[in-house]
Amino acid sequence: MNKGIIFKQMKKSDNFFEKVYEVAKLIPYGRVTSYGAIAKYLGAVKSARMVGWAMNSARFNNDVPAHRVVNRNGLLTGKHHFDGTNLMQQLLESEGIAVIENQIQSFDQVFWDPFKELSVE
DNA sequence: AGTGTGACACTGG
DNA sequence: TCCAGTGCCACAC
Repeated sequence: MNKGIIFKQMKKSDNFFEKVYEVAKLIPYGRVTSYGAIAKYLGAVKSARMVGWAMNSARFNNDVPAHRVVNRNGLLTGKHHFDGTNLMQQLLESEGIAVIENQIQSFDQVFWDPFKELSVE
């Protein structure tokens, strides 16, 4: 992944990315969700990987709490992409989310489902 | 225009 | 139940 994939200039966020950001921003404090959940909400569960890719750019955007997004297992697979090795975990713990060995504890309880929450809204 | 890659998810053995 | 392989869409080069 190195090879300087860096985004020179984020250009205009494509609609897909934009949606991902929107959903990510909607994640309430102390809650987390999965890439698949977001992807599914966007109607492209198959593009779950893309969500992660979008997050890659999102981490440069303070408006998007990328640390609240993990894989469906509740594992902080993306922590390695953060500046600090445990920065992501620190942020989550700051929100009251217990994280051990990159694994969110009580994931079911802190899990935030876009469909359920946004649907009721 | 084509190829490679990716912070995932799912199915099969 | 756990490990390995495959699929999938969109973006970057």
